[in-house]
Amino acid sequence: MTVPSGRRERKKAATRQKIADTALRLFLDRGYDAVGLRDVAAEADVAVTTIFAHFAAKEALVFEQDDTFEHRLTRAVTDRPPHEPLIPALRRELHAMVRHCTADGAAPTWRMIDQSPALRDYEESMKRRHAQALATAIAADLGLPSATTACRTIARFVIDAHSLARQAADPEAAVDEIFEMIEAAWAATGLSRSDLGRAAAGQR
Amino acid sequence: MTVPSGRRERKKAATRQKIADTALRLFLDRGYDAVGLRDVAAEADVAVTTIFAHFAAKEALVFEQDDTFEHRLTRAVTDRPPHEPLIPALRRELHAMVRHCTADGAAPTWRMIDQSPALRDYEESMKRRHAQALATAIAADLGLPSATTACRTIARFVIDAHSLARQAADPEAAVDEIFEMIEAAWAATGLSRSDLGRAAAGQR
DNA sequence: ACCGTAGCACTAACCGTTAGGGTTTTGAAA
DNA sequence: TTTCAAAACCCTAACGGTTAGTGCTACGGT
Repeated sequence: MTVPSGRRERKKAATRQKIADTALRLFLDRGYDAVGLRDVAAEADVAVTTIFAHFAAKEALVFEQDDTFEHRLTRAVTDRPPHEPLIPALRRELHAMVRHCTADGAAPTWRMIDQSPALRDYEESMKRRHAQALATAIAADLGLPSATTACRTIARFVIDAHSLARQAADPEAAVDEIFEMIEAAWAATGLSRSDLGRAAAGQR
Repeated sequence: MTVPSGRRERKKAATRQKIADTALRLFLDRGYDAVGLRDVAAEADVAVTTIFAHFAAKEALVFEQDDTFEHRLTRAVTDRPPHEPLIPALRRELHAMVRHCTADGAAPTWRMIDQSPALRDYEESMKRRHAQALATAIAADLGLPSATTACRTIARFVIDAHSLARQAADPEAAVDEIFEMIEAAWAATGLSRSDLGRAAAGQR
């Protein structure tokens, strides 16, 4: 039961990376639907079953850093400067994330995602998990024992902001526009007073 | 190119209904995942391909009245009494829809949906379509040429309300709680002034 | 040096879905 | 009535994602 350390871990990570890289290359090259998992396996020189040992589904090959997304959101809540209100912290993080999605390097990948219904669906199902994690983090931040309806609602709105902004003509401006709405929704819950007055004072 | 009238239509509708009924019965009986489409086809005495002539996917067998949902939302916007503000009209409709979901007859079906990831995912992908339709309807109601970010955002929030409320302990109360937030978000857009003052005066 | 196990391969299948092509039923025109 | 085109349906076969079963190999701890 000791932590497997050294070569084994590295080899496993290398295999995973090789699969992900090969898959993404083939997908961008020939199109997501035109590439089968048997193609990916052959090109990466692994067995099809090995792919499923590393990734839960074909779509997961594209969203390799799924966890990163989730962690960034929850940490934007938990690791924010003391006394910083909740919503502005999330707004800052969303700005960064949207900017990252529309960066030159990632743009072709996201274009591919937008063109494939299967990938869009998978992205949304990921985001539902993220919303749940975020709701829990928000509840914890407020000292609540579990996520209330208001927490879950705000979490969902924040996740929505990402989807909506990504598809907008001017993503950065969209983040701001949507967060004005979220800020108002948050203020309407009464939970915002937990932010010790700073939030209420800061938000006009 | 004449309108197909009479027996043909009835027979087709009957086949569709027999498939849907059989499928739902088997699903509730043995579990959604434990029943294959080949089972459904055999039990309904049709070919597997016939199922796909009536339903786009296996999951669609469960969400038979998909369109109804969408039409109810858009008509809540377009067919509401003159001068009634937008958000309260949507709130009323959501109340009715949530009540319908939690009614005794439909309860086992929704329990099944909640237990199957495939069905939950499908429900969400449906709802994204509904959100888009609702956004368009809202934009039209405001006299806008196309759905802006604010329209899309409000539409999405309203759809979220349905998902969130359905899973809450007290769905009806959750609708009210979430709509307080939506009302505030809507007021923050400035679009609400299109409601000729009635909305602004009535809320709060 | 030895053993448990993690990582991976291989085969064979299951299941949802679609294509291809054929047969019957229906509605309406000739 | 006869005729015809389209609609509805059936059957077969396949494709692609996904999983179970089985076993081999190389790594890491003892």
